[in-house]
Amino acid sequence: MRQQPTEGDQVAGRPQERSRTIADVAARAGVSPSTVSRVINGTARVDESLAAKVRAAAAELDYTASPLARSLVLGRTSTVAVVVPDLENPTFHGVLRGLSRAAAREGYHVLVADSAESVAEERILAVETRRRCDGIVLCAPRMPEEELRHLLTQLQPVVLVNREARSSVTPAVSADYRSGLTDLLELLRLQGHRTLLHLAGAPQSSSHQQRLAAVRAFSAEHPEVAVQVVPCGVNFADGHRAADDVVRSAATGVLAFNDLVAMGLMSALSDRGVRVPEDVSVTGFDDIPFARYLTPPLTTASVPVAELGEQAWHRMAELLGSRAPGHAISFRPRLEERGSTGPAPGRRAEAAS
Amino acid sequence: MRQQPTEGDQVAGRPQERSRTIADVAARAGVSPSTVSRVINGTARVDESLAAKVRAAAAELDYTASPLARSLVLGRTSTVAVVVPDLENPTFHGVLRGLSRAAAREGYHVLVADSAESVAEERILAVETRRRCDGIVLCAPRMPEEELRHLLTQLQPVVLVNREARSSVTPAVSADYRSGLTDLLELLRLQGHRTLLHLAGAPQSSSHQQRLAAVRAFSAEHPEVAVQVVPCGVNFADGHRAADDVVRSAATGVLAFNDLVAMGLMSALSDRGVRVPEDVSVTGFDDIPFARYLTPPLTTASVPVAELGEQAWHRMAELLGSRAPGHAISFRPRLEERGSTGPAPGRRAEAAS
DNA sequence: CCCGGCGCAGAAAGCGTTTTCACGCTACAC
DNA sequence: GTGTAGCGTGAAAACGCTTTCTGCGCCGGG
Repeated sequence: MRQQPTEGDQVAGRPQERSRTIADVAARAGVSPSTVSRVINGTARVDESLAAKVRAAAAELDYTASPLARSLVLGRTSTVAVVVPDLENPTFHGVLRGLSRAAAREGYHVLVADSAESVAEERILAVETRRRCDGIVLCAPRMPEEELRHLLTQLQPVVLVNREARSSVTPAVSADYRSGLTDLLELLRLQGHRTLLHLAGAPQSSSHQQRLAAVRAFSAEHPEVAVQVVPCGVNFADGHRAADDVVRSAATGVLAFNDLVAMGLMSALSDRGVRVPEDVSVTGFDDIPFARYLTPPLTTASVPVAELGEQAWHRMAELLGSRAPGHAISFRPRLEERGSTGPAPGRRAEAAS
Repeated sequence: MRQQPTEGDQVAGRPQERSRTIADVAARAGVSPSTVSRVINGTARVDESLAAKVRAAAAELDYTASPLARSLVLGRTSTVAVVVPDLENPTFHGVLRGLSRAAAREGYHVLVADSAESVAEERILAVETRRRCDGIVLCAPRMPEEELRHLLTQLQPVVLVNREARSSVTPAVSADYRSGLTDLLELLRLQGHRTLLHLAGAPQSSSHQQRLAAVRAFSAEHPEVAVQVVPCGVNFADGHRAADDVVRSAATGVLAFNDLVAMGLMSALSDRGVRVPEDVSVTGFDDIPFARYLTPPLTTASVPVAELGEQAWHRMAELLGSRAPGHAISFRPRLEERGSTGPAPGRRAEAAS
C-alpha cells in the first residue's frame, strides 16, 4: 500500500519514523510489555529496579502510549464532542470556550461539529460524532421535541445546552431566557414605555419559546403596555433589515432577539436619523463582549456563556464518572442597564422631576 | 471494574446496550467477519447473494464500524486538530469555522485545543493532541522560531496559519499584515495626516513583526509623516486603556492592532469627548463582522478569516493525501474605507476644495 | 520438612477492525 | 483427464495497548 517495499523512505525533513511501541520500550528495558504498562500507569506494584529501567527506556525512546490503542482496550477516549448550530454565533463561541477549558483541565479533549443550522445535518452529525468520543454536548438543537428525545436515548451520555427535553433525565444547562426578557420588559415599562416591539429569532429554538412565554405573561399582568412580536432573525443583518419595521411600528422600545440583532438595528436606525435612546430604546440579549462598547452601550440581559459551557462540562464529567447526573440547571441572566435605553419620549420631563 | 458481575445492568433509560460488533453482523448473516468488512467497505468482490444478506444484517443491527478499531488498524483517524492561542478571539473563530466546514465536507472531524495564550502550554498541547489525529493546524503559534522549527519536525503533517517558519517546507497560509498596514498608512497619509500612532499587539506574534516592517518601510519612504509605535495589546480592554496614550500623543491618526483594539479605543475616546473621525481617525485590522456596524463604521483591512481556515484545510488535505504540499500562500487584506477615518484636522477645508 | 500463600513478572487473551494468506471450487486450455 | 489460472471465502495475523491468568520463588507455619 503506502509502504512500498523500497527502502528509500528517508525523505529529507521527515525525521519522524514510525512511532515507538510499548514492545520497543519493553525490549530496551529487558522486561515484558505488561511490566511497562504497569509502570507507566502505576497500576500495580513493580520492583523498583525494574521500574527505573522502564522509565529510563521510555524516556530515551520518547515513548508515550498510543491513545488510539488505549481507547480501544479501555473503552474510553478521553474526548467529548460538542455540536453547535453555528460556529459563527458568539454565544456558541462562549460555550465552546468554557467547555473546552474546563474539559482540558481534567485531561479531556474536545471534538467540535458545526451543523450549519441544518436540522437534517444535526442528527447525522451527532450520531456519527458520538462514536468517536465518550459523550456529547448538544447546543441548542433545533430539531423537534420528539426526534430529540429519540436521539437522546442513543447518544447517552449527553448534555443539553440551551434546550430542555421534557420528561427526560438528560441533564440540561441553560439560560433562563424567560426571566431575562421579563426583566427587560419590566425595565422598559418602568421607564414609561407603553408600546413595545419584540424582534423574534429562530422559531424552532427553545429560547424563542421562552421569550414568547415572557411576553404573554407580561402582557397579561400589564395590559396597559402593548407588546408586539414580529419575526426577525438571529444575526446582524437580520437586525439591520428590521429597522423599517421598527420605524413603522411606532414602538418606543424594541427588545431584540439578541445583541447581534440589536446592533444591526441600532446601526440602521442611526442611518435613518433615529436616535437611541432618545427616540427609541433598544435592548439586546446575551451581553456579548462588544455590547458594552457600542455607542450607546447596549442595555441587555447578560448570559454567562462561558459558564454555561463550563457547567455543561461538569454535568458531562458527572455522567462519565457514573455519578448522579445532577438536575437541569438554569442561569438567570443579569440585567445590564446601559445607555441604549431611557425614558420613553414624552416622559422625559416627568422622569427627570 | 465498571462491569459488575451482577446482571442488573438494565438501568431504565439506558437502552443503549453494548455496541454491536462486526462479529455480530457476521453471525447474523452467516458469513465470516472478513466478508462483512469487504461488503461494507466495497473493498473486494463479494457474491451478490451474500452481500445482500450482510447488508440486511447490518441494517437490522444498526451496525456501523467502530471508528476506533478502524483507526488503529488503518493508521488514520480521519481527524485533524487545530490549536489556537485563544478561542475568544474572533479571528480564530473564523479560522476554526472555515476549517471545520471544509474538513467536514471531506468526512474529517476536528479536534480543537485552546492554549489560552500560554507559550508553555502551546507545545505540550500540540504534541499531546497530535497523537489523536492525522495532522495538526497551528494558529499563530507564539513560541520562538527555533522552538517552532523543532516542533514542526515532530508534528508532521502540520500546517501553519498566520505564522511562517523560515527555511521550513511546512505549508503556511496567512494574511499579509504588512501590505494591509501599508494600505492603511497610505490612506491616512493621503488624507493629510502627518502624525500617526500604531498600537502594537502581541510582540511574539508574526503579524506584529510584519506590521513593524510596514511601519519602517513607510517611514523611510515618507519622512514627512511621523509614525510612533506603542505597545498596547490584542483585545477590547487593551484598546480601551490606550485612550490616554492616544490623547497625549497628539496623533491625528491611530492604527490599532486589530478591530477589537480599535473598538475599545473608540469607545474610550467617545467617553472623553474626542470625536472620530473629526478629531482623530482610527483604523482597525481584520474586519470582524461587527466592524461595519459600529458608529462610525470602522475603516479596516479586511482579512478573510474563514477562507484562511478553508485554505489551511486544503493544505492539510494535500499533505494527508501525500500530494505535493503546495507553497505558502498569503491573502492580501482588502482595504475597507469607512467612517472612522477622514481628513486630518486642519486639512478639512483643503481636502474639501 | 513440606505445603499453602503471597508477591511479582511474563504469557496470553482480548478490544474491533482490516488485510494477507491459504484453500477449495469452477472453468478452461492443453 | 490433469494442470493451472482465477475467483470468492474463511482463518488468522496484525494494529498497540491493558488485564487476566499462570507460574515461579520465597516466606512462614504446622
